[in-house]
Amino acid sequence: MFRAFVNERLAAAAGEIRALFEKTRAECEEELRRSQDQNRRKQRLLEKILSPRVVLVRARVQTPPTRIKEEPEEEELPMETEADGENHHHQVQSRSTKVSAQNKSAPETSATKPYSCEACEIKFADLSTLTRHRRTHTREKPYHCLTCQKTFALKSYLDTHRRTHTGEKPYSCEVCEIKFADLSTLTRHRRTHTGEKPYHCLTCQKTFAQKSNLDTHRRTHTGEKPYSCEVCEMKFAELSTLTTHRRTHTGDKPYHCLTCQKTFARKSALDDHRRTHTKEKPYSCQVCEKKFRHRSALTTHRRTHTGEKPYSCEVCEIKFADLSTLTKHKTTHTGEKPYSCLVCKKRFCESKQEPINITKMVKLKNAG
DNA sequence: AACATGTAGGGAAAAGCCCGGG
DNA sequence: CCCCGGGCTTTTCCCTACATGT
Ligand SMILES: [Zn+2]
Ligand SMILES: [Zn+2]
Ligand SMILES: [Zn+2]
Ligand SMILES: [Zn+2]
Ligand SMILES: [Zn+2]
Repeated sequence: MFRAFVNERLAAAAGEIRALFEKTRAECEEELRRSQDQNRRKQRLLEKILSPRVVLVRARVQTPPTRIKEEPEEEELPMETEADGENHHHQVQSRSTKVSAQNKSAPETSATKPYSCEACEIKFADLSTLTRHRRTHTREKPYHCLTCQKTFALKSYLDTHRRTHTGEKPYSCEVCEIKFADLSTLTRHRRTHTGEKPYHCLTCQKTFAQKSNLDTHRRTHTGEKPYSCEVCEMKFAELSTLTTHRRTHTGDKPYHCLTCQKTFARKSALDDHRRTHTKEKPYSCQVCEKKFRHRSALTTHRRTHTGEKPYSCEVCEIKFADLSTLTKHKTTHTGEKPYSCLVCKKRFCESKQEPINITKMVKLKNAG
């Protein structure tokens, strides 16, 4: 039936994507490679351009900026069209100050970096670095993982990768004892303790510890939704949201309650559900100490203290604190006798063109 | 009238894994 | 070899609106 159709549709879409992907895989990787190379070059250019500027402010005359040769006009990749110009506004440069300080005293010249790559013109201070760098062009990856057949350009990459199979985590946080397989991840994790958040959103002033999280956040301002569902064409700002959305089509419910065998499409739903077995009530009202199993129950409960009534009937404009109460109330407007007196419950057939009666009823209600 | 339970999307925090260069 | 910074991807968690039933 419908479920089957949807699954078929999804499978077909997946097949199309796979076919397309296989066909253009090489080109895509090539393109990705090129854009990465290009970005690296741009990054270097940026460093060169930005750091001399620091010098220029103070010593404009004495250090004319080394002329940077413009690259032979290449097709710009979409992502860098406008990003480059404003990039450095979105993030503070706390992490690369050392580099620019160095550059100030020893600008990159062929004297300090005599080894330049034949493929991309980048210069290096020593030959070993250049040799290592060349592999980014040749794609030479001599180190193989025997477990999963992946290949790596450097032994250190393979060493790190192998830990994904062994589970070894040699780096542990001094503060919270959590262990990591990768030193970079630990370094980044430490920021959660220091509270360092170097990336700022210019639109709302929010700050972020990771750049990618800022990038994602900015979509909430731009409205960009790059991920779209293959079945219903709904669009999403994040892949994870699309992933859970897809389950509404497939009916996939990967989370199982071990107590009653019920299944759920998302973990939070299972967590909520589990509390119906454990009788746990983690949400408590600050006013009356009453406890609730679900957050939404607490939210509606709080209105009994505040008097807030967000739900109003479009017909008679009476307000309610609880949606189900409003829904029930609305039925008094349906049928042949859509209007009922709120005091005596008698029903009337008066049309909407009887505002006087209605306001009277409302007034009566509000007074009582 | 108040609460219980579940569905769904939005958003953020943090970690996983990998790469390049000093 | 170590270390550092950074990139894209994935996981995890929390929030809220809303529907439906008690
Ligand atoms: Zn492997
Ligand atoms: Zn820690
Ligand atoms: Zn923002
Ligand atoms: Zn869909
Ligand atoms: Zn209360």
